Amino acid sequence: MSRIPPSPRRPAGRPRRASAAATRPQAVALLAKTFRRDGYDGASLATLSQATGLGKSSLYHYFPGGKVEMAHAVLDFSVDAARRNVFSAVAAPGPPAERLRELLRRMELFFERGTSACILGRLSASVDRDQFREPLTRVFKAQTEAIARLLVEAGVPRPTARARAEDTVISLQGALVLSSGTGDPAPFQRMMARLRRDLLAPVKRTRR
Amino acid sequence: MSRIPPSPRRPAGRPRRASAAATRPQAVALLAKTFRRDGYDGASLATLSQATGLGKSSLYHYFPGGKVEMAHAVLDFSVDAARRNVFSAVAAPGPPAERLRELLRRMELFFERGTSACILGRLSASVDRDQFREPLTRVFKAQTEAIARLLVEAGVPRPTARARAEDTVISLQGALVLSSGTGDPAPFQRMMARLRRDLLAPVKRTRR
DNA sequence: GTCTATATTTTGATAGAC
DNA sequence: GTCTATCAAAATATAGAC
Repeated sequence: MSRIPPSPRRPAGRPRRASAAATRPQAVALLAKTFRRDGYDGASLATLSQATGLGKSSLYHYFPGGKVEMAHAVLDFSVDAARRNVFSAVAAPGPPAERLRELLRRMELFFERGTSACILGRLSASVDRDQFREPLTRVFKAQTEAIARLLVEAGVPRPTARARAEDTVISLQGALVLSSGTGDPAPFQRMMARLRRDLLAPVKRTRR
Repeated sequence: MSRIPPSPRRPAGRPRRASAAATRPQAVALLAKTFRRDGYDGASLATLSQATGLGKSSLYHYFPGGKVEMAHAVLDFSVDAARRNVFSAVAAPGPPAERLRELLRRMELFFERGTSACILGRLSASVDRDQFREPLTRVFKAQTEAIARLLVEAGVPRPTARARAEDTVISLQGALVLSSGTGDPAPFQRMMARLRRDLLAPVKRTRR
């Protein structure tokens, strides 16, 4: 009697093997993609192995600390990528208003117009988030300060700039939550449009 | 010879047994707390069993569909709790501006001033989020519409009200992400203060 | 460095006594 | 309804050949 082996549970739309990593940096990039999609708790070593095309032993060769070390490497990698590809617009030459427009444009591309999640949000939601608390705190703060700096340059008073900058980081994370949960990138896109409209709005006089 | 059994790995600060559920609704409330803290992927049956004081078999008696059914029950329960304890302020008697103030006050309490997470965000970040996509979409939309309704009543033009309402839902989720990831409730509290200040701000004339 | 194979623990889930 | 005992599968991780 031939038994039909039960097909392994593989979520639809997840490629068995995206490609194969030949170097550690390549592996980190593929791990990043997987952690962003599945979250830290949701990504298993089997998933990560498939995504990188590396056997588990190879993964442990590159990351002796296992999953936690992989996530830390991914976090470093992603933060660096965001700095180079997005936040570099802050210190670019040109008028502040144009740099802000460019920053927002790159942000939108970085998150694939709302179809990709953010590793910061995923790690923040993990049950082991204490493992990542320090870098997360540092990165959220750095992003806020970078945006605030640009707003100040563009003429926004410093306290307002600080508030709007934190609001931008918060809105980014929140919009990605909604777009991830609903499977609809529209909330992210509308949020980006709102930022473009409001970030440089003149400051209202305080009531007296 | 007496053997010393190895103590099971239990994350610090997680109570072995919060209390004991005698009824299904009580169980759901305790499950909700656990899913909010650990996320869907991060909460194991062992965790959920400890949190409710029920054995796994009892859990399966109440929730034959296992973890997914538990999460759906928790989602229903939490949405109902939010409706009764928070959003009921929208339809209360009194001037709209006061109702809005009350809505925000209750929101802040509901999330324990930023020390508690939201089940919507946690499920949105889960690897099995497709399981919850429809209710999540429905709930995010309902929340947005409720807030928009109140803003319109308070005199905000409908398109602006809609945008500000979605921005409120997004900011709520985003602030909870930051507060969860950094372990610091301050971002949530500052965000709430910003909402109080800005939600009823006069609409800027569009440039022409 | 990568593989196959395996060890060990934990997972989600069930059986069956009470 | 709840428990103890148990299952098969999947989890993280390691051993050792090549």
